[in-house]
Amino acid sequence: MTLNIIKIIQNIPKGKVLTYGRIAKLAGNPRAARQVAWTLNSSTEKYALPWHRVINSQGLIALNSEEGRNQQKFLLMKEGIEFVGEFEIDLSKYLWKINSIEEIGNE
DNA sequence: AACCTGACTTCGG
DNA sequence: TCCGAAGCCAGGT
Repeated sequence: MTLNIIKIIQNIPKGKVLTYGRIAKLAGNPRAARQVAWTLNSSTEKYALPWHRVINSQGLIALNSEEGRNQQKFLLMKEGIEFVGEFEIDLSKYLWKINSIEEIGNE
């Protein structure tokens, strides 16, 4: 479960993003969005996860601290993602299109 | 060891 | 539509 979450995040392509809900759904539990957030906190360093490619369902950066938000925005812009608001991006453009975790299996 | 908390979402009223 | 409550689960208190 947790490993699925990590696996998914690790495979998000550069320049694309995924929402907590999507990840949770792909990992098996549509309601485990919170766990996704928690996993990012605890495993980002261990697995070198591209944490900045994970945002909330509204296309907004979900961090609490302002420094964190700026950091994430900076990293995303560096990958070519444009912001439509201060901390908002167009999901229809940048959301990673993946239907199931099976699509990652060929790793 | 029980209880609280969190980078969230979804569901029911 | 909008708001409160539940669901998920591991680490910290």
